[in-house]
Amino acid sequence: MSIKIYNTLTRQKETFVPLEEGKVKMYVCGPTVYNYIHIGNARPAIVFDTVRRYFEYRGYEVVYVLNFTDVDDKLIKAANELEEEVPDIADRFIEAYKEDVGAFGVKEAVYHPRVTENMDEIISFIKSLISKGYAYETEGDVYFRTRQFDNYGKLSHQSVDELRSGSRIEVGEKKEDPLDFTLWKEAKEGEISWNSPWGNGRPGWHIECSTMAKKYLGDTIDIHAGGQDLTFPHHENEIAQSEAHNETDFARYWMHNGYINIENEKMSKSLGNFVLAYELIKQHDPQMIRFFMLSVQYRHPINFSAELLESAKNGFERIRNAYENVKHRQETCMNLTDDKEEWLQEIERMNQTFIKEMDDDFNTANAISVLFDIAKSANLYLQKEQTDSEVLQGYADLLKNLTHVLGLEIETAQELPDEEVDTKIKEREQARKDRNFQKADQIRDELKEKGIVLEDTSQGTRWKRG
RNA sequence: GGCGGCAUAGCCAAGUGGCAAGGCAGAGGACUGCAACUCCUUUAUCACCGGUUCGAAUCCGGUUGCCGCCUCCA
Repeated sequence: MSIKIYNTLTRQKETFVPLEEGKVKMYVCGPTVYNYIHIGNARPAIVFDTVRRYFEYRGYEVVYVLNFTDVDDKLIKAANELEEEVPDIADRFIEAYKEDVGAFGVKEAVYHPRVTENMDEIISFIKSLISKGYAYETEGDVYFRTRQFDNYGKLSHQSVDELRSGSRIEVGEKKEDPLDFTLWKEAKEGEISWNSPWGNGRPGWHIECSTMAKKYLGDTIDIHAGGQDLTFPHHENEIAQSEAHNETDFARYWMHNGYINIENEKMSKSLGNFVLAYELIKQHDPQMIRFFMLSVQYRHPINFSAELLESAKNGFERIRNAYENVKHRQETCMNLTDDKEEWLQEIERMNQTFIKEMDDDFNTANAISVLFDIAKSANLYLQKEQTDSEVLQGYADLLKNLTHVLGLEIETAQELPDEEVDTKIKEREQARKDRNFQKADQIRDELKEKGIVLEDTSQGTRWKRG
């Protein structure tokens, strides 16, 4: 079995074949760090982290690179408004980014390159493009000569002429052609800048990714990923730069995630419906948010609303409950069932189904439906009067491993109840034995106010954080 | 104008030729002292019109509606 990926380049699912056996070189376009991230930024972080985790689960080594754009127009604007220096703002929001996506269970990239730390490489990349005739300098700016690159438009499937006729691109006076894009931008008075052969300035937006992908992963990489909106012009321009420069294919598989809408409307500043990740995390379990995002195929749009989050919360709770049910039963299980092989086979069958679904272009929606199947199956097993330890362990491991592949933490933080709570539970159990239900209910209500929910099972009372 | 996507139950969402997954919500039932957890039962002319086929949600043509990109944007 092999993994299939929908490749934007060819507009179809293709069997993934790595450049180097057992290794995946993956570059994901990261954030421009001028503000806190919103949930739209969180989606690619979560989606491609899941892709990475799945590759790792399937035995690949993943060299995962996620860049930070730490200098550009938006950062300079923010610096002016906040009366701070660009590097300070960048540092601050990089930390905020890591904290936010960390809450969603996103692993740290292997490399987190920053534009400002790769200035020499960027400048020499541009110099090389100029010497090859793909770029030209005009009055301190450097532009890429788009028409010079024959395959321009192969990712977004646009021809140069179509782009031009429909374009609203301003004809820059310094450009030879409206389609040409900036590689190096001359600094205005007082702006942060770097010295270059063309004077003081800063890199254009696209050149950083070409340069850093090459530096950390090589001329050709396996997977390049980002939001759907980056397809054009950002990724198209990266291809032009990199392939003109390296004279070989830039990326073999291009992956793009879909948008997030808020209450059926596009998230936009003018509508004022931006949802910042850190604010959302204050109100909701970030793990549940991740679960919610993965419940839809990554290329499809997701709508975001309080109602849908509630639905996701309940669904995720069901899976967590199943796991807790199994764990709880393990304390009192035996080794008596004679049909244990059948159950173990069932467990393995579901494991294989999960893999089959994820192999198909990371179909997390179907993978999650397998988690529900496992939950149901485990709960049914638990209805038996006698259970086998190996089967229970099989369910526990399966649920834990597969949720982990999706970056979900199934084990809720269960600090031990303090002595007072412990005593209350014992007290209540005695009351129930004495059939003093009024007292029992009173204790249960009391604990509920403290956020502790009690559940009576045939194997005794257990509790959890509500 | 160019390129592309989507339309499946009250809601969310899989399914790309063979009796329409799964979840949430609702209803009924079982278990329980009552709850909770859990289990069982229950809800679909797959936007519309043609065509291809033994057979279509799925392929082809058309219609309608919504959305994205072509400009900074995840």
